[in-house]
Amino acid sequence: MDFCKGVNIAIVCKVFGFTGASAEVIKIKFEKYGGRAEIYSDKTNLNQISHIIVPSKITENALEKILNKKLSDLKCYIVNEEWAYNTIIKKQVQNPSFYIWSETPSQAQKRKPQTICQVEKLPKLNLNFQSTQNLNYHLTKEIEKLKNLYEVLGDKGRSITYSNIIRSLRLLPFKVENTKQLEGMENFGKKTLNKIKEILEKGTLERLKSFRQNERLQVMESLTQVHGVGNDLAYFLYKKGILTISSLQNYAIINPGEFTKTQLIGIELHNEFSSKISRDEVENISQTIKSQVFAYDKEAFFEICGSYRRGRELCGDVDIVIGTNDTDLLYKVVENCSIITHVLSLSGHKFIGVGKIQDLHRRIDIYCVKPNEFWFAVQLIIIDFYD
DNA sequence: AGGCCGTACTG
DNA sequence: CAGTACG
DNA sequence: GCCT
Repeated sequence: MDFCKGVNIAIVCKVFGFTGASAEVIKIKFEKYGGRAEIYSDKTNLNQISHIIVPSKITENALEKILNKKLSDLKCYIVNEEWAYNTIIKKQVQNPSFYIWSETPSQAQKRKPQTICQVEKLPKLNLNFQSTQNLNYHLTKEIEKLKNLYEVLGDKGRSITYSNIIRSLRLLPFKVENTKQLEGMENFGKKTLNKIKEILEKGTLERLKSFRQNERLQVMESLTQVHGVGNDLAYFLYKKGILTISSLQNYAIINPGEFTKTQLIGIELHNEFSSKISRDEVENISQTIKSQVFAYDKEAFFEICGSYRRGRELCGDVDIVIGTNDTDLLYKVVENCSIITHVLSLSGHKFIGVGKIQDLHRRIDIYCVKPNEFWFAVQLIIIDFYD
């Protein structure tokens, strides 16, 4: 399918609440459907661009500053991210004039925002994309271990680099058999290529083995499994001689004052959290929450995402996305939902917490977005981007 | 050398 | 603010 | 560990 053929977009992001991650998802989608896309930078040649995608909330002045150009001099369409979502969702390049900047900003301000896009008409996404089909699992699973260990060590740089490498490998349309195929690619330096070569030849990494023999690393890796325990605390605990999760649990019972509320919950319920959840149970939990949601907003959108949506038989947590205009909905649902037992953190648009419907406590995440962002949020949350 | 995904909550 | 989590 |  290449309905984006001939479309050449530049995405202005990291401003006005429009994140680089969202931009990158748009880029991937457009390229998948035969278009060209790039994140806007000063190297972008605007003469080759057919559509500039800008955050809905951007102002004319800000955009002129970013582009360093008068808008009236531009030859391309200026559209917002919604144009991009709809183009992808409807699998048809949308008429740019329905989207922002087909009018002046002052007109746009007067206009009711919902006229940008008729939410009711948004079709349900056809989730045929296999973001999980990873032709290079043989490489990514080893590099992932490396990444996790560096994360535990607090080496942010390396762990980010490895994340990038893993992402690139996952997106590759072919299986890597030879490091030559990767030469020159961004993020693949000499050392990485050597490591990949090693994996291709031996299946594992020597470096990984030496890490395995490092007691501190082993301990920290295990302790950071607990929700609320990062590498700082893990190191602190290690120095204190707390080497296992069960000794951490005992310690926390005696010294609860040394931990935050969130950490105490994580420590207490860790054993329950580490057991996987069946699809049936995910559905049951979700159903309870769903009826609560609809009690407040009959028009709300509701989808189970996460590993459930990726089709896994056993899920790590329950991941829900709600679309509504009610900014208090999430608070109300959390407050009144009978199965929710703990709140790890809560804001108007994100709940991280715990619920219980059968014998075990389960991790539940709920995201709450505006209806017109709903399907995009669903996509973003299942796409499993930096993981 | 010094940054590195972006966002948001907790304390 | 740092630490942690979430994708 | 990679990039500028």
